[in-house]
Amino acid sequence: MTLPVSASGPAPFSPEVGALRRDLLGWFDRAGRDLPWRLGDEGRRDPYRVWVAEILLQQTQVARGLGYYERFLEAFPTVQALAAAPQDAVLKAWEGCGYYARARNLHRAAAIIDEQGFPQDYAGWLALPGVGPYTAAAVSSLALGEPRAVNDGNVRRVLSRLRAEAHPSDKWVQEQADRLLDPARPGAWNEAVMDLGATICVPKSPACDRCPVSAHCAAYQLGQPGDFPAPKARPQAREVRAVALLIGDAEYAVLEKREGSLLGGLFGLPLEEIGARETAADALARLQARLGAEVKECLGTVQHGMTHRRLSVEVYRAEADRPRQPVRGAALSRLDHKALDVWRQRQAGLFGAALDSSPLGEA
DNA sequence: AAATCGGGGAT
DNA sequence: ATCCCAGATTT
Repeated sequence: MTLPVSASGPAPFSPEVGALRRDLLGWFDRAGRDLPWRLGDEGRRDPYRVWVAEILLQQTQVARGLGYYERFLEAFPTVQALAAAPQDAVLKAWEGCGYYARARNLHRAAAIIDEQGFPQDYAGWLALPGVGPYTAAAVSSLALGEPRAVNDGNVRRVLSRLRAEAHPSDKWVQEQADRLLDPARPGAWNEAVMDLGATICVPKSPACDRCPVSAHCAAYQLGQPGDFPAPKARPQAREVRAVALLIGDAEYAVLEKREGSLLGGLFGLPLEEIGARETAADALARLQARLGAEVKECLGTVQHGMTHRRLSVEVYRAEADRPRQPVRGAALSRLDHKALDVWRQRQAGLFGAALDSSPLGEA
């Protein structure tokens, strides 16, 4: 097994790095977060629990991931249980969490692990679907004690400030992280840097007065820690319009399994995007032809934002001689739940109107 | 290197 | 409204 330290030789002795390690790990031992995937001894954590947590937490804040984590582990307590489950059940347990390729890859990897056992080093983890450099470093350091430095959003921000580097490249961050990693406690060091970034060295208004390593921080000495790193330019969200059909009701409806990278594997209302030079009626006609449906009234419009697109969907009630399925058992995106809410609100409105006009409503 | 892939929290 | 979140994969 080849490690980054052996490839470039041991790092030269640096008193500054030693003091930084001591100060941050001392703080971590005192104030580190108590999280449900941190069961077991340091460097020997349960690989299944760590792996699931690392996948779940990709681009997902810890506070929000906690609930999903509990639900997912209850549904699939072991990698064998996960491997044996149908994909629909895995996506149902992932429902609402977003980035559903994570769940599909987790399921694929579970089958490999069920057959071959858990990988025993960084390279083995990296070879699994859905496992990139960050996750391989996290699992191999936390569960195997391997000296691999993680590079995530927290690490990038913390190191950018420590070195006052406003535009840290991914390569630069990894080099700095490799250099600072405490080879005696790699798992704890990785957890410590991420805890610092998540609770003290936060993006806006960092709490430098409570920071255990402010004495080592170049950005702090400059007096402008909040200026590091510089914000990343993000592409503007694309405007998308679509039409969808509700055939049935909020409990039993005609659902289609979505394919492709966007919400792939999830179920949802039959939907057609309105092309650039189209009207809603054009897309509706395609939907009507595809399903053999009779389109009725428009129930309302749903707005849904998804980082890289801004979605506006007109929901129509329709009738068709097609099998409906129970909505409760299927994994749906937030978008489709919003569409079903439109139906529910309309039903509530009609019920209220009926009460108002009913002779019994006065009683 | 840049785009894509969800959804929500914090400000 | 903007930026970000224990990133990975595809283009």
